[in-house]
Amino acid sequence: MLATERTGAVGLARAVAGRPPSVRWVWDDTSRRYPAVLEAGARVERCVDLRLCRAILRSSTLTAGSALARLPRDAWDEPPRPRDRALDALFEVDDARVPALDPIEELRRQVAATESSSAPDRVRLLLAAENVGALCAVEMTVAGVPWDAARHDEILRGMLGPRPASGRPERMEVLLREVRAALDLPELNPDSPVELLKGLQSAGLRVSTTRSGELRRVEHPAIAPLLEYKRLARLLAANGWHWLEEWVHGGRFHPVYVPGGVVTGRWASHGGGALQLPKEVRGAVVADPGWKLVVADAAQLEPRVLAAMSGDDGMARAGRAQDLYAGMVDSGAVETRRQAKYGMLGAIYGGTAGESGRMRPRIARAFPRAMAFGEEAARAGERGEVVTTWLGRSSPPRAAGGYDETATEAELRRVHGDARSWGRFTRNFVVQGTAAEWALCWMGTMRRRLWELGAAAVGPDAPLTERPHLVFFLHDELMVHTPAALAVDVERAFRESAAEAGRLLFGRTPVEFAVTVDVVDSYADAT
DNA sequence: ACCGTCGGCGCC
DNA sequence: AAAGGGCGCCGACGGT
Repeated sequence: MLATERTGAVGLARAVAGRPPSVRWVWDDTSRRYPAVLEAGARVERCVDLRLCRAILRSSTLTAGSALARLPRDAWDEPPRPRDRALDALFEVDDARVPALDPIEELRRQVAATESSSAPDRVRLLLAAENVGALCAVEMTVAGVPWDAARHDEILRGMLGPRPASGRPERMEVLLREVRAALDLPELNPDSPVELLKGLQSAGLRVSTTRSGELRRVEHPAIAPLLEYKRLARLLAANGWHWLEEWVHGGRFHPVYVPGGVVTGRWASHGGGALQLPKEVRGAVVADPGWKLVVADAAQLEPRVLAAMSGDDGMARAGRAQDLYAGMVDSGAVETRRQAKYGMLGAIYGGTAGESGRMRPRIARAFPRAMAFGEEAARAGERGEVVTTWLGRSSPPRAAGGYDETATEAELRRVHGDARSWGRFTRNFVVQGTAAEWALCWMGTMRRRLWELGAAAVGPDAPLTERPHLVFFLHDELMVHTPAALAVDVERAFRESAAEAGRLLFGRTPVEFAVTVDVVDSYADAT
């Protein structure tokens, strides 16, 4: 079914409710269409998000020969208009007044591009994963992460002292007095990096920045209280009482996810820094009474993905262990888990310094195909070529109009950086991007299994938030909020879905995709 | 008052 | 301790 430009939110919700669940809905933008459907109590099982699929098909090397790839840029290539409900309501923004796009024409183009692809099965899977991910993103935003505001307040008071009416919290004031005394600068404002750097230098400290990493290497009585001050200042600014009031309502944190928001295919997020929740505040994520949080983490996902892509059987064998790095030690390639971990950084990120650089020759000897795969992606990038993930998401071209006035700072840095730096980007792109594809397949499989579990155990007509449901996603980690009695079923679903994701991407592969699963009351108790 | 950039740092 | 890819967000700051 087609959600046309003129289908209003209410009409769409009614139409979805009136059709069988197996219908695949085709629309321009899941983040615009789906919230109203969910709020009306309906659910979409499958969809096509034309904008997300266009972005993939437009630049994939697997569909480079298609008519779609040669089409001049048009409105389907534009980023979504920012959603501003207040303004929409004020001006009665009506989608009928948005410049007309023909979804049927676009769908035909996309199907043609997919079917004429050099690897249609992979592209079909990639689009299916991206589409189900878009549904999950909206469902997780609407459901929200269960958040105990009182517990969050306790954490803040424990670290900072009581919330001040104005000015700095007590604990920060004490530390600041120590810093000022140690530097003999009674007026120092440590929140200004420029002033702080000058102050440190005037006191004889040989530092060139105020980064904590650099400060830690200096011996001076001001350093310890300053580092602690910076840690608390960061917590207060990023996840303090102000954050709590702005982002947590009705016992739920509702971050907005942006599928495909990162060039590699990872998700980005808007609002509240959902993908950067510091460990300190995770204790405030607490299951409802009678419910549990099931937290699952794909163990060493990127090395396993690299092993599967490159066909490195030795690394696949090392991954038989629940802990791949421990498996690398057992194989005799390296002596310690730390050496294994940092050695892998060389293959995945291109590190050359420190332990990563020292371990590199040994990793290359023990796991030659994995290392060669990363090297080839890096060389391709250095030559200015585009690289492509396992399922078909391609990297942006290095220059050649690859950016415009909307380019982000990060894009500009990449474009203007040297060839080696671009090579590190493409080396990482294929692994990070394929890991993101695995994660979407894992998530999509979980979504279906959770829905079936809920239908059987809670009731076929139970609303989403009364069933076990996804509430949080962090690149290689998923969280489910579930009635306690079903936690063990959720755990099994997590493990089986991980295996299923591996089969979907790689078919028969010796690589095992291990996940760690914890059933907890609080996120802080997950490993 | 507002806007863009920067330094710094949280997460994977 | 950090090394190396990807992000978002904060306050400070300098400009209008």
